[in-house]
Order: sequence, then structure tokens, then C-alpha cells
Amino acid sequence: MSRERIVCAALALADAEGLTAVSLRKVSASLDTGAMRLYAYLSTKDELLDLMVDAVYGEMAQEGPLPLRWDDALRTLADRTRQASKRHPWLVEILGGRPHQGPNALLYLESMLAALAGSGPTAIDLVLQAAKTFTAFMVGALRAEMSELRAESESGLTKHAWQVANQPYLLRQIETGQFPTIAKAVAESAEPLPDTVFAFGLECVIEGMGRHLNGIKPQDAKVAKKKAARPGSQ
Amino acid sequence: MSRERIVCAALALADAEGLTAVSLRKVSASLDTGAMRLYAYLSTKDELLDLMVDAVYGEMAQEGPLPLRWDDALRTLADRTRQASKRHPWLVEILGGRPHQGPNALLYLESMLAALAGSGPTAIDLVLQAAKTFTAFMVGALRAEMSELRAESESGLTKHAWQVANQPYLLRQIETGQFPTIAKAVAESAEPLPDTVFAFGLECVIEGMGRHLNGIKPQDAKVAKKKAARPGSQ
DNA sequence: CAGGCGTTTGATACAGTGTATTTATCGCAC
DNA sequence: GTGCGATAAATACACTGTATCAAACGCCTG
Repeated sequence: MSRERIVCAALALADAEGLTAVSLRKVSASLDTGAMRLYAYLSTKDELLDLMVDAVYGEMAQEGPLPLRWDDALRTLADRTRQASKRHPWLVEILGGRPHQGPNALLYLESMLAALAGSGPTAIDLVLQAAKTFTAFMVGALRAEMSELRAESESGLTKHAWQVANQPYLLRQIETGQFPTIAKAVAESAEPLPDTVFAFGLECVIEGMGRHLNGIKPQDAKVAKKKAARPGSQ
Repeated sequence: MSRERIVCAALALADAEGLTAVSLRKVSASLDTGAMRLYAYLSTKDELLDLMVDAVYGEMAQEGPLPLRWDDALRTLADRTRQASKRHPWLVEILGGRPHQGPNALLYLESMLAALAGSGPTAIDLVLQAAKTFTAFMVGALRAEMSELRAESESGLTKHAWQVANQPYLLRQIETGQFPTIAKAVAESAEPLPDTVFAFGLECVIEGMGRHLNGIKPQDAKVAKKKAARPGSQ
């Protein structure tokens, strides 16, 4: 029995049944012990959540060093984070909710700051601001993507079925004429794929940051994508 | 008794004591009635949360039309949203957690899409992607800013005291030498103000988006800021 | 106006939750 | 073997969201 075993059990539970299934009783039951036993290793449930988050950061830290170019580094960091939150859909429910200061989170932050600082002789404050910008986009984008995924998986509906279920309400709203642009979007849009949406946003952020960090242009997105493409990253 | 009264009471509770204080029993008690009474107007607690969020969108919808330039429109939209989440710190705990489809949320979305579509003859898919990018940044940035604020207010410590309390742990980690860039940041950074951080990120996103929407350059940030500056916006 | 009835309201019940406190159990020194 | 200290288990408490059930109220008919 150890903190690691507890965290491992909690991770398994969360991955399988979602964050709401992670209760001290269930975690302890999966370790064949009583609920209060956990308090020998944790002082509060929030601490368990923090440890779970840090464990995921740990997974990402083991994926090797980042590319040298700062923009490529951000791209792979983004990809790794996205893959991690696909493995652990519960992650985004906590991400950004409290400050992460676990050792692996610090490693993650360090790699990010190092990549940005490597973009040239940039003031450290600018690096910090860029890091926060990148993280903000990450958190928001993953939250949106994952919450949509979860909405359809928890309701047991396929994406198409879910849309059909909400169609009447939306159409009724649209028919009021108050939402012409939404109407146009619903009618004409081909619903860009999540990958496309994410990549687009990421390139926007990187490009915008590039203009503020020493004015160094990031590599063109299309060229960079080819370089960053790896097998297995859907 | 009506949905509106219920939502209003829930808003007051959340503003005063945080989201965790919003329980059906407390809300109903503040309306001098029993808990189950609420189920005559709501079918579930999540519905109440959705209504609360939409009420905040409603506040923002009443603040008048947006500027004509798409980038200025995004700037004021961002400012309004940020002010709203300062008034309602609990908002960011829900934002992005589930899709918002309330009427006021649709109004919000409509104004955003309209602003982006007004940037020129841009494909509707690009507009959607830009909107998602902007929203993603918003959600992440506000979550980070507010959760930091809440961390210090809930622990009863001032910001400085909180940092002092965490200093030992952080310094111990830094002394391992694994985190040189973080060390440099802690030592040399002047800790940029939240306003600065937010504005920086916003300009990055807007600038990056500008290159993908028809290649229309957004106005220079400094000029735009002067235009968007309003009294009372700290 | 009396009486049944439907609807609406309030109370209680249940299965959970995180955590504090108390009870039991076990290993070990003497 | 016996007493004691530490460790583990069980129970207790204050909550939560929600289902079920009981009572009260108004209304409509006779």
C-alpha cells in the first residue's frame, strides 16, 4: 500500500467511469480496504486529484525531449497534451481549476518555458506571458473538445443522433430570425473536424506569439505540420 | 415563484459563497420553501446551472452592440466576458464544461460570429474555427486568472502571503537544478499583472487569427487599446 | 353549502459523498 | 502471558441530489 498504488487505482477508476466515479470509498474498495485507510496517505481528496493530474504530467514527461525550434516544441507539446487528455478525458475537468505545482507539472512547465526562452534573447516576462497564453488556449480548446465528446458518450448517443435530438430546439431558435449568422453556419458549414479546429487555433496562437517574441516568424504551419506529423497521431 | 426567481436566488448564493454553496436545499431555503418545490420548475440541478450561465450571458447581451471592426469587436467581447467572470467568479468553473445553448448564449455566439463574418468575404468554416479559437483562449485564460484569485481568497491569504507559504516547496524543487528556466523566472520576473497577461494573450490570438481570415491585418494593439479603453475597467 | 377529487406543497426516505471520531485488533516489550 | 502502543476498521455526522409519499388546499359538482 502506498500513495502510488492509490493514485493508480484512482486513475483506473477515472479512466473507466469518469471523474464522478472517483470517490474515496470506491478507490479504497478497489484496493480491498476501508475508506479511512486512504487518509494515512492523503490528507484530503483534493490532494488525490492533484496527484492524479501530476501522474498524467508524468506520462507526458516520459515522451522524450522537445524539438529545438520553439514553435515546433509548442506543437509537439500541444499534441502530447491533447493525446493525454484523450487517454484521460477527466483531465480537462480539473485542468486550470487550481494551480498545478506537482513535480511533473513543474517539469512540463520547465520544458515549455525553456522552449519559449530558446526563441532568442527574449525578456523572461514575455516568456511567461507567452506560456500562459499557450496554456490558456490549451485548456480551453481541450475542454471544449472533450466536453463535446463526453456529452455524446454519456448520453449514449452517437454524434449524429445527438445533433438530431437538439435540432428542433435549435431550429426553433433560428426561426426567430435573431441569429442570422448562426443560421448560415448551420446551413452552410461542413462542420470542421476536431483535428482541424485544434490545429487552426494552435497555429493562430503560435503565429500571434511569434510576432511578440522578438518578432521571430514561426515556420509556416503547413511545412511545420509535415515535420511534426507522427504515426499514431490521428 | 418562477424559474427566474429561482435562478436569481441561485446567482446571489453563488456570487456570495461560491458554486459549492449552491445546493437545492440552500436555494430553496433562501426562497422560504422546501427543496422539492424547485422540481416544479427544474428537472435537474444541471438545468439550474445552465440557467445561471445563460443569465450571465444575458447580462453581457444588454451591454449594447459591438464595434464594427472584427478585432475591436473581439476585444470588447473579451473585456465584457472578463468583467462578467469577475462579477461571477463561479462562472469559469462551468464555462466550457458543457455546450451552452441557452437563448442568451446563442445571442452571444451570434454577435461573435457576426463580428468575424464581417471581417470580409470569409468562408463560414473559417469563421467557426476562429470563433472556437477565441472561445478556447477565453475559457482557459479566465479559468487560470479566476482560479488563482479564488485560491487566495478561499485560503484567506493575501496573494503575497500565499506565495510566501508556497515558497519553501518551490525553492526546494528549484534547488534540484531540474528547473533552470523556472528558477530564472522566479528570480528575475516582475510578475506581470493579470491585465497585462490577458491583454497579451488576447492580442496574440487576434493577430494570429487575422492572418488566417483573409489575411486582413488587425489594428495595432496599442492603438486599439486606446479606443477600447473605458472608465471603470480596471 | 357539503363533499369528493385533483393538484400542488411539504416531509420523509434513500443512496451517495468527504471526513471526524470511536472502537477493535494486532504486534511487541517486558 | 500480559499490558500497551500503534494500526486498521467501523461507525457517525453533516451534507448532497433526487424519488416517494402524505397531507393540505382549492375547485367543481351535486
